[in-house]
Amino acid sequence: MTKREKPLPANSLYLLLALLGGENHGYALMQLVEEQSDGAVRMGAGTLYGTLNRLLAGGLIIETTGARADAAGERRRYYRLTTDGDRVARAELRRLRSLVARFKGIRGLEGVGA
Amino acid sequence: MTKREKPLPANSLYLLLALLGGENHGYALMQLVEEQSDGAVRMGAGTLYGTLNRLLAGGLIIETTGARADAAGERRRYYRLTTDGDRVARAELRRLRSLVARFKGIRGLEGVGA
DNA sequence: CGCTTGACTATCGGCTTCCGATACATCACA
DNA sequence: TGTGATGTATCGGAAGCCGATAGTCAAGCG
Repeated sequence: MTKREKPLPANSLYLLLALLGGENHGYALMQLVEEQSDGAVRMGAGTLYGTLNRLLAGGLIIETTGARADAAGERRRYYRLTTDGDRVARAELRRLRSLVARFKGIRGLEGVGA
Repeated sequence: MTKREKPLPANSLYLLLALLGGENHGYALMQLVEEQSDGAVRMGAGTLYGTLNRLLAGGLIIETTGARADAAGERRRYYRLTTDGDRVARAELRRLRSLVARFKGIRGLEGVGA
């Protein structure tokens, strides 16, 4: 058990992280990712939907059929994290956190962002 | 100008980060990366040398010819960050740091690692 | 009304990156 | 002398990335 999980591809992680804030649709996710990375990560449509489908196939997210999806003429497709996806997202975040912490002594990090 | 830099592939980043601690050789880097990621990132030889070569080609690291490399019968090859590599590594670290900070309110992060 | 522009989802093709397998040499230890 | 760790290196296929392209719908505009 506790099958060894291989690290998520970078873009999958960004998407999962963006979904930690609640369900959302593809286009918004694309923008959210860019925003959360201070504009550094620009996910094009190809990457977005490809990754979304992989995530879907891996059971880390699901498409939500209720709630927001009922507004008139909605063509948006909303996604949210599954229990598994949520777990993975948090685990990755923890890992990132601990990685960053490991380098907190390095100088030259104060320039930007905080 | 400051030419738009596309985000580093994950493994390139790990290698750069490992080299922030000072010059080192391939095999040690491989272990260091695993250690620094809490065992999550296991870089095989294929990934290691492929990435190293890409980094070399991109001018982010160079092979050092002096110092440690003179011990008798050394087959190790040492690498260190170039000025550029150092800059990139720190920038990425900053980005990561700010990304992590953005999620500091999320609960469920206290379980492991610290 | 016809045009353009922006929001939105989607696919295809090709390039980059990843990574397991494999290989081979040296050294240490039993 | 054989087994396991250290150490570098390559190959081939799989996975991931991403720009270009395309189509739909709504809104704004002359």
